[in-house]
Amino acid sequence: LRAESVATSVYHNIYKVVEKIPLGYVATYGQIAGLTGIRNPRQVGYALHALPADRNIPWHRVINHAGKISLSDAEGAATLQRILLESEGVQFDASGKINLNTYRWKPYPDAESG
DNA sequence: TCCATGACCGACT
DNA sequence: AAGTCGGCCATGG
Repeated sequence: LRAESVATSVYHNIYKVVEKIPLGYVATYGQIAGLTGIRNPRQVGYALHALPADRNIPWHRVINHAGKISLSDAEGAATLQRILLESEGVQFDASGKINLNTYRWKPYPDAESG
């Protein structure tokens, strides 16, 4: 296999996990990395960055461990992410942070559907 | 191949 | 609670 194919396969796994984040909840990059068996959470960021627009993946439900949007707002991407989350009922505090104790997705090992 | 960068994280201060 | 630091490793020039 070429390195490209491997990376594509890893990305596919990442997308599979992100797809499971329920509406109204969020997950951190590290959380997704853990669920995918990846060591480097940055890879999750790369995967989402490379995400095709026609894939219907809830990429906006992935935030960093500080509870903040970790995307540059060039092209308004960060603003879009916040709008999408707010439209799903996720609330931000005055400093732009999400309370992870409230909104973090907590999947159970034996409950695939959530 | 070498080097810098990045949608990160955890520990420590 | 907020800032700093070292570690992580795929990607692109």
